[in-house]
Amino acid sequence: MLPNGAAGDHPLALLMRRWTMRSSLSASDRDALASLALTRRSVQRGAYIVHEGEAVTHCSVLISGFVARQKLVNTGNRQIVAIHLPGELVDAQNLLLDRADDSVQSIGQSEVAMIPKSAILDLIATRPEIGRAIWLDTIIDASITREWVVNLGRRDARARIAHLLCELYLRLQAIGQCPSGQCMLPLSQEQIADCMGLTPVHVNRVLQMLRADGLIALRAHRLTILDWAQLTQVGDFDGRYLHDRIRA
Amino acid sequence: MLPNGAAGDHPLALLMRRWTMRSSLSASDRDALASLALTRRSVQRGAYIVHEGEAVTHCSVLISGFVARQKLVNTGNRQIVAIHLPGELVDAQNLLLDRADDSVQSIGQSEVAMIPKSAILDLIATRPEIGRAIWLDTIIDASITREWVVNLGRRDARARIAHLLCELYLRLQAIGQCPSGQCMLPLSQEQIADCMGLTPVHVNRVLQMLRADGLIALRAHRLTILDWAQLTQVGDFDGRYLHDRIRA
DNA sequence: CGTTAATTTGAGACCATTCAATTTCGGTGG
DNA sequence: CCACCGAAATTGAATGGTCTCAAATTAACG
Repeated sequence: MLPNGAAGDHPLALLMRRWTMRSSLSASDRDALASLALTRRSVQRGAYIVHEGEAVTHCSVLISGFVARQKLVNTGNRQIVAIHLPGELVDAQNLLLDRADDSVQSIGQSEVAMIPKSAILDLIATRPEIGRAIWLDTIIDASITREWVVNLGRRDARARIAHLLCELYLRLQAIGQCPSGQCMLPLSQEQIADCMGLTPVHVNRVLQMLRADGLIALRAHRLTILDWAQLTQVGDFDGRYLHDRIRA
Repeated sequence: MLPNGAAGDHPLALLMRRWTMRSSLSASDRDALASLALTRRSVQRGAYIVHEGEAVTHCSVLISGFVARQKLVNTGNRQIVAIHLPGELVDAQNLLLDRADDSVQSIGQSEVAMIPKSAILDLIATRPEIGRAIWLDTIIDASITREWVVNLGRRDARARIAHLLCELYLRLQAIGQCPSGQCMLPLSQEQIADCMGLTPVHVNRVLQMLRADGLIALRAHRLTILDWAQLTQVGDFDGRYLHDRIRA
């Protein structure tokens, strides 16, 4: 089995598969994408791909692994604002912005394909469908971020964590990383806490509740959903906000 | 003085001014925008402009007033995910999505210009700069939403509210609605609570603290910043995430 | 000037935090 | 193969920020 789901031969295979299923990409567009000059880079666990405030010259597509977009507050605490999975652009918004307004950090080991912004912008100029695909990606990312706002603002810890697990499970399923109802979930409890605005201690207690209630199994970075119906109910989860980031 | 800042003659004047200052719009693009067929609509306080889950055929530009984008959770509570000010597209993401994933409700009375999605998409097809401008708007909206995630996740009530007031003050200033250091802020304490994931009762207590500390005056929907330096410090506020939504 | 919405106040309960200390886990070297 | 190590997970007890539920007061509006 493939570790980390580096599916397909081409580094951008997952990205192109997603865009193609959305039916917004011709074969010729695919060829153009496939011949983009890109730098493949292996990123160590905890290493940064983008630094907040820095000028950005490249955009990165995640090939394998998990990465977190995050910001720091003045108390030194961290808030994760997005989790990105393989096949996603980790900083699409930087295409049109000069400076990164958040940092991107690798969770565990990961691989990215770095593409110069200018190369993508040139491609878009002649192939509007590719620009449209990236734009739609930024729109779906924004939809997910808004659901996180709802999560953080109006759901308690139990619902928040259940909701996050539902979301990641569906998004992993969409890229074929949930064989037999299980998926790898390399997030530590501290990282879950930084996603959901909680402390690691409380995340630990809530996860124990979810396990005790028979909703999930989570051990050694392996998540199993034991009762999807109840988990979605606890998390007040309705996956429509994911748009095309669902279903294989 | 103009009520609600309906500046300029054309309904889209504020929008075009913003895009022009960003220097991404030619005079010919402006003319094309100005001759768009649009329906001007007056919206009563509390009325809905977009309903979550519904098919969307038009996009709306806010001409005057304030509107809130929001979602409901299963407890019946509301979370506001964005506040839109005059000159902004209130549902740009619906251009590329079939169904609205949040509702848009008017705060106080407002006016919008409704434009058929097809008209905008046609315009974009021949004038990529306009598509680029809308795309950049969605990107900046997403940046603001991410900052809200940080606010909700990692700041206490006092910092959250201070931060929100700083943001709205700068955004109002950018559209010339802060003569002499004051601005209209038609949000009720309950709506501030729904923005920041708090209860109206607690918002009330925090606002009293901010007033007692001499940071703000807020009465009758009129906000005055008394100590910008301290307010930004309390709110851990750095306006760079607003990108071009700042400065007049 | 009456009616309704919005703001304000108080007291008690609760969810999540803080601060430690302990245990388990995954990886490494002897 | 086992001892060791740092990181992650787990547990406990006390604190605290925010909520809940009323009730009272003030402001907005026709």
